[in-house]
Amino acid sequence: MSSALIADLQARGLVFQIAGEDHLSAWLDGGSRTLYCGFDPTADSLHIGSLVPLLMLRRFQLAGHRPIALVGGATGLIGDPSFKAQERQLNTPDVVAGWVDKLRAQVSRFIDFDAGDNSALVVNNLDWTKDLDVLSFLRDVGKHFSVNAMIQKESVKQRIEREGAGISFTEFTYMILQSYDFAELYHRHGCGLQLGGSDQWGNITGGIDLTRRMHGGQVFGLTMPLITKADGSKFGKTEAGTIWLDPARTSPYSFYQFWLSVADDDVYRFLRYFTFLSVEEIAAIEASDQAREGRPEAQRVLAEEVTRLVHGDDGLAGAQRITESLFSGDPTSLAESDLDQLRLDGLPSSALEEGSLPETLTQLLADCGLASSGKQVKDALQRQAVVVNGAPCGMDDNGAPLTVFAAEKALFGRFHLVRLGKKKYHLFERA
RNA sequence: GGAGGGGUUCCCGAGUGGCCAAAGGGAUCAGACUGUAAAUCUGACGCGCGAGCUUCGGUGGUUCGAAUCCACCCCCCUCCA
Repeated sequence: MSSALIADLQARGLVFQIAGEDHLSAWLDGGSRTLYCGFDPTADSLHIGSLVPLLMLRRFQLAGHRPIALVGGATGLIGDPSFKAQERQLNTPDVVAGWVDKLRAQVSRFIDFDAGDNSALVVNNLDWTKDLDVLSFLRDVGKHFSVNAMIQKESVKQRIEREGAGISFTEFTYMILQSYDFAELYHRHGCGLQLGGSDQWGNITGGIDLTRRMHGGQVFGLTMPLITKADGSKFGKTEAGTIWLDPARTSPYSFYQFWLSVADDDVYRFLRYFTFLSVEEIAAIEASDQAREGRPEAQRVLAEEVTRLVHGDDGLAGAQRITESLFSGDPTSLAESDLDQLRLDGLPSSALEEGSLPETLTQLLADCGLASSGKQVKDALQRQAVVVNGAPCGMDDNGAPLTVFAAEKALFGRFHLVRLGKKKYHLFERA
């Protein structure tokens, strides 16, 4: 049953490397196994870069295994140097502790804690490192590591070899800490497999070696490929920055929009990575898209599936309401209740006070966050790309916000819906 | 502690006294074409509607004028001890 899992993961392109490949399938087939993946707190929320591993834990759980999500309360204090070009700024312990709490909650939504024998677990590696004293650490753990081997790891090579880089002892030691996690989880929970991104290979194999040396245990590692985009730009970033999993940082609407605008060249691959649709179903979607003229269905399916996974049915419904209101038909023909709903669903909005309007549209629209600077608004104005309640504005209107936002032009006497470009909207409600 | 090499606008990276708000590339934004895609073309890309204002690790200095020269300081890298 579980070698079927590995076969499925391979078909999805989710397997990059396996440590112990010859025996992993047999081990998985031998019963319900325990596995883990770590998430370090580097911010108060995970972003979509962590989505593949999170879903991976779930895939294993659905196949009958027991997933452990490890939150790096300890490793987060050190900073993983793997493939990082530069030493990172340390965060203070109380800040990291706050982030740990947030991540714990976030991670928990993807795995099932009420699944009987294979119920999930969330652990924090600070629990077994905070009382570890230096001498014990150096004698019991450090003694198993060869610096010669550590500096050979590809993940730190550029830091060691590259002119202008460098690595502190603190970050260099990260690998040992993470390795110790694996050994500890093996010891405590019989955990025998660690998942991670392809950048984690060095840390994972370190943990495999340490587990063998400390406990004589044979454990496995599996890495997933780095998510790439066909055009070479970085996955997971947009103009607005990172796509976060926290709805307070990236609204379900923006999240949905992100997936909706995935390039054709990436979308079927992303369906395999980010959804639980079977590879056959995905192939069927691809085939029918190819047979169709015009716009493919895949992006819509992808956006629906992933938004539902991360934000639930309600988040998805809200995102779809906004999308349909704004992109199909005339937004100015919306009912008053629809406009209220848009705001509740998370369409960017703010109050508009006629008495305290800035002197220019450039300033008003930059202030509300629709554009990051007045220059962008100016550029849009010059191209008639700013539309207020359906009426395009030009540079001539820039100095007259009172006219553009006149009370008699408001929808239902309350709303001004501003569009900048094709995709960015902001709703003003008169105060 | 010694010797040498560096720190430029989001990133990479040119720039060694005025022609520098600073080449080029990437990323990003907007327009055209489309399918809220890709590719392509056009424009923007420190801030400001504008006059203009503020930048090139920091602080002082030389000069009519400094990212560029000098002094000191901070940080990073390499080698030596």
